[in-house]
Amino acid sequence: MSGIARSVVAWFAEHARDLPWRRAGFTPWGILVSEIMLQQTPVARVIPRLEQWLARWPSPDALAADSPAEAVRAWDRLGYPRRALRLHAAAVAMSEQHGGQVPRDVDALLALPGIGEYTARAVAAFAFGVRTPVVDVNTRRVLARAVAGQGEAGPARTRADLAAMEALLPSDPADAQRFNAGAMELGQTVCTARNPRCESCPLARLCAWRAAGYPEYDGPSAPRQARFEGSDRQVRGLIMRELRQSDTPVPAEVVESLWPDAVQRERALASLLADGLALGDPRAGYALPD
DNA sequence: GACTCGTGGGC
DNA sequence: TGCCCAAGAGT
Repeated sequence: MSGIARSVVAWFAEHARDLPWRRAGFTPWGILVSEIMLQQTPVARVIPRLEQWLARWPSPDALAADSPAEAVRAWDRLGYPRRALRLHAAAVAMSEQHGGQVPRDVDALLALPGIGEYTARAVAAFAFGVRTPVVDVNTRRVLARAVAGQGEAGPARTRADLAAMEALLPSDPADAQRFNAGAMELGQTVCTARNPRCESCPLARLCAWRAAGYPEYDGPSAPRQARFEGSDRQVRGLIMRELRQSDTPVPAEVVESLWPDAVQRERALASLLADGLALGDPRAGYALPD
């Protein structure tokens, strides 16, 4: 095992947080749901919603038997509600094509809606112990610093990122799983984007960025998020909140009252209809998808 | 590859 | 206070 992998695995054994999806007996379905919820969403906001979700829908079959509308309602304000829709669709696919089981094969997972390169590998590795590189934004930052000697990871380059992780990944599947999880944990809690705690880092003596004297990053930077205030995303969020709260179709006048700019409002509504997050028309009103 | 897609807590 | 961005995916 490489020195970096060995150090991360040893550190993780001591410092892993006690998170629900790390408990013994947590099901592959639970891990899959947690990974979808954790996409672009902080751990602290996911935990309570995850536990409610799994209590209500303890299996893919259970969710598949309910409506997309209920999934979107239960998603509540976790954000990016398309994830709820896709998770429901994934449950239907698992119910119909995988005997109600979460597939353990990376390619089968990739074929499910809402599951991309990160999530497919995370589920395979953490739910089934498959030896495969798992690379999220935290791991990318750890590798950029410790290995490449750069302060930031820059834009994601999936193939190269996976190859970089693969180069360090222990051959033993159990160690590989610990390294995958440990690298993410290290990036979240120690090797953070701002104010990294290098004095507490198990890789300090191996870190190329530290050895080089913490040079300022000069490469291409990751794209910055567009302003939220006044955006279509804000308008979509307002409309979705109204749809979630209502058991009957929301009249067009109510939608109109949510945002003054008609052009932007109609654009947001049209995008929700196109996404399948809303159904309806001006006469019947609008509702979540059945 | 660039862009879009929610929400809310931290600094 | 206002800006940052968080276990990404799809187009």
